[in-house]
Amino acid sequence: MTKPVANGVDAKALTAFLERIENLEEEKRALADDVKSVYGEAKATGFDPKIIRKVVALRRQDATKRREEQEMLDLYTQSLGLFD
Amino acid sequence: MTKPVANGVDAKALTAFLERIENLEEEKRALADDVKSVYGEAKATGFDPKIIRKVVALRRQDATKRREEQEMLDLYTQSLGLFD
Amino acid sequence: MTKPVANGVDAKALTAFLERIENLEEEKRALADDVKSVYGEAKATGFDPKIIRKVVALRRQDATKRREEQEMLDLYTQSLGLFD
Amino acid sequence: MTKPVANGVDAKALTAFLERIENLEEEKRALADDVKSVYGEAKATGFDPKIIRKVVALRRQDATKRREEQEMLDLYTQSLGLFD
DNA sequence: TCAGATAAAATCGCGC
DNA sequence: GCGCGATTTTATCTGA
Repeated sequence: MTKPVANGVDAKALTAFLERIENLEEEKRALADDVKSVYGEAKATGFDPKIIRKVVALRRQDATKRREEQEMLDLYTQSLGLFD
Repeated sequence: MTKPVANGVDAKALTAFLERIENLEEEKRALADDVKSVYGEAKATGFDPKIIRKVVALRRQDATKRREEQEMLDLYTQSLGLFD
Repeated sequence: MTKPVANGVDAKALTAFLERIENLEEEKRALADDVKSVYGEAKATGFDPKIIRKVVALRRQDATKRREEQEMLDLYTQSLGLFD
Repeated sequence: MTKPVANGVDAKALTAFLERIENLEEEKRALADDVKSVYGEAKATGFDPKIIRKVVALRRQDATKRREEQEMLDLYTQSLGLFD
């Protein structure tokens, strides 16, 4: 039976947090590998990975830009709300 | 029915690859958010996130080291197998 | 007269590099302060700094997007060049 | 002649602020490039950039610490001055 | 194997 | 003081 609380730190709780974090990061790593695989497949199919990366980047930028423009509008709305 | 192959690029296949990649990256983002949440919980429980990050980094280094040593062993095993 | 090369490291050259780097970073910090001042001025003039930040971000995104699209075109041109 | 004030926002003043900010940030970017160049030089001279970064970080910490201690002293001086 | 580019992590600083 | 966003630094990866 290990001491539940030693040196003022709850080792059990700490370990639980560590494991949750590490599991999540392991899953992330697995997904990153999957992404790499897809690029590999695309390349094998004749696509230039470099170009695909650019397309992905552009589409992400579009999404980001759209979101920012929406936030912009919200800010204006909010500001105008001051006169209500 | 859109042209399956236009300008020498198979738009359908390309789109499929793009979507697979983007879905995977979305999942990665979701996991990253989860990790952040766990750090938030840990902080609320009284742990210092900064220290937890250090611990995670240390354990990851250990794990990496162990993995590399294992790969080393595998290489040796493999090499020795050549003489079987 | 300090030794120009001790322990295999050229302390004089190292120091020179350090100072160049530190001077440049000091200049960066000064510019960052200037930026902050401008936001302060803008706020004092009645502008919402938050909105200005968004506008700056959007304009930067535009520039980035344009650049990326150009790189995209270059990539295609390059790819097509393979058939030359 | 464009309207100086439309929709309640002074477009001219806004533009002026935007340009000041963007110019400053452009200068920052230029300095960042310079820093990168110096690291490149250092590397070409045989120094490990990674180590140089560590040294720079350490010296910055020292400087910060020294500054804080000075502020501490100033506070004391100031406090003592109250009794003058 | 290394340089350059890309993406991830950590740190910093601001505004709320 | 805390979360959040931006910046900076570290690590990974790809291509030469």
